[in-house]
Amino acid sequence: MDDCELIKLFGHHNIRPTQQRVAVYRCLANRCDHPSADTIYKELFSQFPVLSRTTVYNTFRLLAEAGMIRVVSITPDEQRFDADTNDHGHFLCTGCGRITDIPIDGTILEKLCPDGFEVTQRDIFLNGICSDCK
Amino acid sequence: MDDCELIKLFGHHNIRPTQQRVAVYRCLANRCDHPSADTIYKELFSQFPVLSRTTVYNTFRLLAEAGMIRVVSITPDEQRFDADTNDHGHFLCTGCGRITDIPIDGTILEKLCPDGFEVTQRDIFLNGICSDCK
DNA sequence: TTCTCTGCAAACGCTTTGCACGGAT
DNA sequence: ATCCGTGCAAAGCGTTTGCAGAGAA
Repeated sequence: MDDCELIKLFGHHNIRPTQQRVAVYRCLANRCDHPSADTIYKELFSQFPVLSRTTVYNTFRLLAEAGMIRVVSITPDEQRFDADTNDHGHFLCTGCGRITDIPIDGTILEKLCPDGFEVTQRDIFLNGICSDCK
Repeated sequence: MDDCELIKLFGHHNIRPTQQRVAVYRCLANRCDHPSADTIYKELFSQFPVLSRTTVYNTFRLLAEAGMIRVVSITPDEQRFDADTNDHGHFLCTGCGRITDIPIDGTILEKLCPDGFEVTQRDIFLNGICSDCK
């Protein structure tokens, strides 16, 4: 995703595309390991020392509230983030700790909505051993 | 569940049925609101002042490791616990904060297992507005 | 005695908050 | 001049750990 597209994306959500916010979002979108705020902070800080942990937290909260990213609460101790907002599940390997995306059949998700309830978010979290750790 | 059954249940998991542990488990099992450790501590402490927060945490960890209870990580800020270990989902109402059990069709859960992965735990978390808050 | 359990206090780690500075409008 | 974003430091909060005393086996 080039800068121009990114800035438009921020614009659509009415979020000012500051240097820090764009860097945080781009860094998240380039990874598929569902990093924590601290992981992103450390990666960016090494290349881009004008950045604080607070700003990473602020940015993730802002982007999550705007629906640009999703919070993945599969790990009990920290929040992880995902730039892919399409419906999918997550698998946490208790061996290596990696979080893998799980494709979910959309029709399965439809059935999960209980009568009279309005579902705004669906999370499917699996734990176990991934194929690499077996 | 009477004391005799409860003590047997502990025995099956090789966990000594101390006063505190039995009280914590019974208190959890009597509730359907998926309480936090602190909620249980406060409820028990009022009737049973020989109890510390540490013991509640210790007990929940022990029972969860033994598979007697489940940790419900649907709330980002704290762990919630559930004495019902059968497959079911959870719905967190963003209006009232209540966590409701969601029946899940077993055949749906089977389909969630990705090829080559060994799933030991499945969590289905939904967020939204419950029928009471609409 | 020996081992386990309990519980206080302190530590820990992730996240949020207070506040002042700097930049954009 | 006003508003918004940033970042340091400190606070907050749920949870875990260290350790000593009590209790069970």
